[in-house]
Amino acid sequence: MDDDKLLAILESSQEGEERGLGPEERDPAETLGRLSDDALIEYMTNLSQGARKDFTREEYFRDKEIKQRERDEATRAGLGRANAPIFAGCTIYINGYTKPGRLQLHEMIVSYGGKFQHYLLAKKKVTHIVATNLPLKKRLEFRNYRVVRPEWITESIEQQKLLPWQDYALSWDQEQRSLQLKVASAPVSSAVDCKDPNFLKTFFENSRLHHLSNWKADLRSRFLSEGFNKPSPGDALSIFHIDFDCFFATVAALGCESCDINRDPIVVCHGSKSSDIASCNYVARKYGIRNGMWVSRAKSLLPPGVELVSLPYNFKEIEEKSKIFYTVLKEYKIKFDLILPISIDEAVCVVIDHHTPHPIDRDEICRELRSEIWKRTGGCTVSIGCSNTLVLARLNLKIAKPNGYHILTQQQLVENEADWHSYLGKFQIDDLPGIGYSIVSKLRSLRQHLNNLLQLKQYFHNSLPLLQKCVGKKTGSKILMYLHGKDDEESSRMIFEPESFFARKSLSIEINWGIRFDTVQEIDNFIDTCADYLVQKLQEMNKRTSQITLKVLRRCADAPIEPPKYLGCGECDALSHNCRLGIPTSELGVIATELKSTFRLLGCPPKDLRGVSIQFNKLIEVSYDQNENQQRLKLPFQKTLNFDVFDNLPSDVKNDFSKELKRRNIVLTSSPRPKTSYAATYEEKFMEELPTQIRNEVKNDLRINRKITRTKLSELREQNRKKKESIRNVRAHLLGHESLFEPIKFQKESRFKDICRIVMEWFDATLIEGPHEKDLLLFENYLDKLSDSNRVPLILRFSKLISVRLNLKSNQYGQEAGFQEWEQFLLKNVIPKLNKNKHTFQTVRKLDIDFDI
DNA sequence: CATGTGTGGTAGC
DNA sequence: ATCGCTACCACACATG
Repeated sequence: MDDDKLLAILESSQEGEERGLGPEERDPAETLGRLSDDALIEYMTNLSQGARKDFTREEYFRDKEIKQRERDEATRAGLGRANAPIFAGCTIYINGYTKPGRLQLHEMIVSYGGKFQHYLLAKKKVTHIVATNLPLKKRLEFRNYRVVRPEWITESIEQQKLLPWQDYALSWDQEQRSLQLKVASAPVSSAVDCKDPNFLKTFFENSRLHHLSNWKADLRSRFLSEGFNKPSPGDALSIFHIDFDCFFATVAALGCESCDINRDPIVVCHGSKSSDIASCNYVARKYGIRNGMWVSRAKSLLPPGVELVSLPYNFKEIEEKSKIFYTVLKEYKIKFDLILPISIDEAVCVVIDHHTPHPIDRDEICRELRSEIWKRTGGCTVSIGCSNTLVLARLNLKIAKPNGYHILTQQQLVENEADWHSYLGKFQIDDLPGIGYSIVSKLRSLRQHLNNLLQLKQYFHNSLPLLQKCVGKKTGSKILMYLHGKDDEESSRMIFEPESFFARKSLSIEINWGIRFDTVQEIDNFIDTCADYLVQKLQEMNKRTSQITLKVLRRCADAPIEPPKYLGCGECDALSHNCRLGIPTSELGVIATELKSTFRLLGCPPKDLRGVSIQFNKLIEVSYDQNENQQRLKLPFQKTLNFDVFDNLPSDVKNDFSKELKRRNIVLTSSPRPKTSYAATYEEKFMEELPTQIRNEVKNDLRINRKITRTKLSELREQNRKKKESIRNVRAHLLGHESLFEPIKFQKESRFKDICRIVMEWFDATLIEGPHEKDLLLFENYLDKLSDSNRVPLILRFSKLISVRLNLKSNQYGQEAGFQEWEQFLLKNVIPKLNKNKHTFQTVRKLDIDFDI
């Protein structure tokens, strides 16, 4: 189901009014407002059953086609400079989801001389069908047609000539063929250009941090699905913190015949200069090389004559070794009560002391585990820190590394103050878990030469308030606990409440490398790809989200366009914005629309974008609650749909709806009035597809509508009628019709369509030298009026219009001053207006002022 | 004071 | 060349 069809339905509801229905039918809402919910459903059913039957399928479509043709002609006429009529003689139909989207393709086809067919009614007229993939049924249906991929359109325009459609024919076994192509070309081309649709995939395949995060998530979910014994607070515990020594480097070295991990300085990385070192062995560390350092810096640390050995990642082998590691832990003769996954190569194993008949031999456990892992992995060493608190197990691990183990309990350590102090003296402050660069520098700002934990303890002298003032309330008390060898509440959760600790509460991705875009359209496409990736995961988890956040990295004003790191993000400002969806969803359409709209709110110039992050914040389990739809039916905004029009749609269109509902996993209860359910859900879907900002506006309008229809005082009736008319007027604007009431004029035109045409002519004429400042002011003034009278959706349409056009012209005019001025104008003057009228009370007030006269 | 938002920090190699 | 992820907590501040 696409926007065009949605619009078609709603437009046909408008047409119904134009066809001169009686006042009663014209506005069912007036009657509906006074009825109870049950009576309402009854009423709707009657309404739809009593609807006119003479509205045939052919009439409906012919009417639509004529209107569409007119619109296309207008668009074409609106082009100042005629584009080459590349698609002259072609009548093109678009099937299903495509990239670029249907609207963009439509625009391209029409502006380059082609005809666009909205419906496949008259198949004979259609010369080409555009699709990216087809369900089996459609394959049969289209088997005698020229079915092409969307690239046929875009590349024909790029090359300014009609390319042979055969080269873009959609192979029925598209998936297989593209797979073959990928396999064949994988070693040669890695999509390093973020505009490439495969960029995300190749990037993730090669990103160590992505792998680490993904592995961790997998391990956590596996942990939750397996059994464990939960200790109670107060239980005596033996905690083994087990961790591979320079894991990636060891694995890489094992796969490298010619190198010796005990002799050569080895690093794992992709490149040779600004590439991050994922892991380095202890030989390299001897020279001061560290994980995370750039290769160029590492090289500079080596004395002359010593060569750095750079090895590539071997993610597959890493997974294999890790699998062995966790298997050894699981199969060990002493059953661990908990095997807590920390990372791909790191786990915390817990024995509840009273669960074993005899006191366990911790020394033996450490030795046996280490040798078993070494044997089974073919030469990987792990180190083990053992204690009875998490923090001390971790600190002991630090001492144990590399290739050793260390066992000391809290009692042993803290009993003797002198021993405890000398122990603390061995550690840096950021050796404490959860304490990093930033907190250390906060502490240092209070006292410069804090180097080890002993100094930290002595300086703060158990003065909690001072510490808390410096680093924050929780962090302060956490540090103080650590300085007594105890775990704070938050870290203890891992042991005592593992279910909640390891449960997933959010889902996100983030890409801060290789991001270089020119236009909003390209970014939209990228956001689509990301949203698709995330939604797929969300659906696999059987969850929905009700709040999403978009975070963006924008190049700092004074940062160079290209940072020192190749395709890195460089110095950036992070901007983020979250939006609530009202109803939890896992639908790509809703989510992607919302994200793209949110991106515009953040106001980041496309060329300055350096990073993108998308988060699903509030996750809920999908429930097949039978009542869900019942509740939904009670939402007020659903009651204004003209059901008679819906009911008069051709039956195959209605079938499409129901299929679509099924596809989207909307469960319909066996309602006695399924038509009503479909219809009600249907408008709701339309609403959900709108960005929240606009959705709220519309909802609010409808809410007001309902409120007004409930008013019974007769002296207000006339006033109310006017109000309703004006509200309908707002709705008409949403659909792009001309205003029926108090039209706002621009250049003496008041019809939206005409204004669009003028703006487009103006746009095309000024692409090179740029629009005149005074004209821009006039236009902005018009936009402000739209904004003030609550016609934000119209502004959105202008934004889309301009941005689609910019994209279309970017090849030819991208470098022109005029083009760039328009781009700036769109970003700085048009899009911000979409965010106006944010508060509903304003909307109410404005409606009263504007229309109550 | 309770709640929500945007920002920032940390961990794993 | 190069693959600077991602979940989660804590904080500062705004809002009412």
